[in-house]
Amino acid sequence: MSEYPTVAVTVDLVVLTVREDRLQVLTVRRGEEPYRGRWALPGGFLRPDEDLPAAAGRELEEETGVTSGQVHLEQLGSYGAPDRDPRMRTVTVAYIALAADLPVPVAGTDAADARWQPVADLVGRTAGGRGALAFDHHQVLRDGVERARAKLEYTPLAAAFCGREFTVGDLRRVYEVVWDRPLDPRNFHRKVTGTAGFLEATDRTTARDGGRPARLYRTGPATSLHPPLLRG
Amino acid sequence: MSEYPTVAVTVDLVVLTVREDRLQVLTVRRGEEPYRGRWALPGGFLRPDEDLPAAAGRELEEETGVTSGQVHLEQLGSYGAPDRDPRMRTVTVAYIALAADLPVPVAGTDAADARWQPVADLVGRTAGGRGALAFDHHQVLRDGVERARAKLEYTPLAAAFCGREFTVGDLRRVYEVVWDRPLDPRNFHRKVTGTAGFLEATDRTTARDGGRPARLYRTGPATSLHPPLLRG
DNA sequence: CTAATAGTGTCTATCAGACAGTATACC
DNA sequence: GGTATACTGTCTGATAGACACTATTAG
Repeated sequence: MSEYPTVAVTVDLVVLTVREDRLQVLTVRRGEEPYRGRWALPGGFLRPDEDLPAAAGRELEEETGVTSGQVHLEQLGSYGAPDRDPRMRTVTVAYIALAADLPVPVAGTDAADARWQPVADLVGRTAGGRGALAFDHHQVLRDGVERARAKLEYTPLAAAFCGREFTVGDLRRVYEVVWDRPLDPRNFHRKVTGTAGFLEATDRTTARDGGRPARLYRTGPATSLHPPLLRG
Repeated sequence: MSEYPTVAVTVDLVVLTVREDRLQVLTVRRGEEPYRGRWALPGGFLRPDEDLPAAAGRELEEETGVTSGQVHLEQLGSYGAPDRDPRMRTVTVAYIALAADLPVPVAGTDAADARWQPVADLVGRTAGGRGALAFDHHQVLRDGVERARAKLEYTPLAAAFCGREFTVGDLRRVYEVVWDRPLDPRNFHRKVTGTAGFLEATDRTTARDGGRPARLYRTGPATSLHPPLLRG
C-alpha cells in the first residue's frame, strides 16, 4: 500500500452507426508502432485534468467532428491485461457511441486514415489474425456490439442511430440491422407507438420510396421501456 | 500523443450480501489518510503484473477470505474524476461481488475494521456528509446496487446470494430484499420452477419454521432468463 | 387443533405474434 | 392500373397477477 504503481490510462471508443443497412464501426489506421498499419478503435490517452466522460467526448469530437450532444455516449468497461500494449502497462476505459449516419470520418492526428467498417466483417475474424484489430480491440468491439444489442431491448436508444426526426420505418430498420433479424412492420408499429414516452409525433410526414407518407417522430422523454422489446 | 501521463489505478469492490433480511454491503474503516476513520468500499492498487479481474479477486479474498469461485464477480465500471483522490490522479475500476451470507469479515492490512452495513442506511445519506463513504464510493455503491437490482431481472444471479443449496423461499426472499417489494410466493414458485435451466432440483428437502418441508435446489445451467422476471 | 410455509390449480386481463385489410404515395 | 410503404383491426396462444385450495411440518 506504500507503493503506487502507475499505469497509462487510455480511452477507446466503439462508435457504431447504421450505414447502408449494416451496423458499422469507426476504425482508424494506426500511424505508429505498435500495430502500425493495423486498424484500431479510435482513442487516446487520458489527459492529466480530464474526467473519463470528458476524455471520451473529446476523442469522439476529434475523430468524427460531432459534439457529444448529438450522440449517445456511455461507458462500456475497462480492459487492463498486463500485456495488452507492448510499450507499457496500460488500462483502457472503453466507451460506446451510438450515432446517426455521419459525414465522412475525420482523420485524427494519430491516425493515417479513418473508415467505417461493417461490424460483421470484423467480429468474424480471429482475434490477432490478418485484418484483425490492434490491441485487444477485437474483444472491446464484441462487447460493445453486444451492449448495443441488449440496450435496444429495454431502452429507447435505437433512436440515437436515427437523425433528429425519423419514421417508424427508419426505427424498425435500425432494430433489424442491429439484431440481424426481420421484424413484422405492423406489430413493430403498434408496439413502439403504444409505448408511452418512446416517440413524440410531429405534425409532418415524409415520403421516400413511393409508399404512403410516413409520420415523422422525435425521441420522447422515456429512458427505459416497460415492457421491453424482446429479441425472442 | 508523445507524452504518456501516468495514473494510479485502483480496484474497488461493492460486495453485496443478504443478511438479516436486508441488503448489506461490506465496508472497511480507513486507517490512513485521506479520509482516515471514514468507512469506504474495500479495494487497493492494481499490481504491476496483474489483470483487472485478478486484482478484484485478490482484493475480495484479502477482505473476506472467500475465493472468487464462491461468489459472482463482475466489473461495474470505472471512475476517474481528476479530484477524486487528493493524493494523486487515480482511476478506480469498480467490481460488484454477490455473495451468500459470509462469516464475519476479515480486516485487511489497510483497514482498521471491516463491517457489513445495510445499503439503505448508506445510500440515504448525502454524498460527502457525516457518515458517508470516502472518495466517490457513495456513487459507486449506488451504481452497484442498481446493477444488482437490474441483473436479478434477466439473469439467475439471485442464486449467488444463496448457499450452494437453497429453497424457492430462500430465493424469493433474496428478490424481495434486493428489490424491496413483496412478491406473491405462489406465482414466484411457478415462475422460477417453470423457467428452464434456472433451478436444478435435488432429492432432498429442508424444514425450518414449522412449515411443510421445502425442496432444495441448486443453480441450473442457464445464464440468462427468457422471459425475464419483471420488477413491474 | 392452530399456525406456518410449500406447492398446485384456475381464472382473467393483457400482450406478442400472425396476418387481413385499408390508406396513400410513385410509376 | 400495379407496386410499395404506412397504418389499423382482429384473432389466438401464452403469460403475469390474483387468489382458492391442498400438503406437510412444528407446537
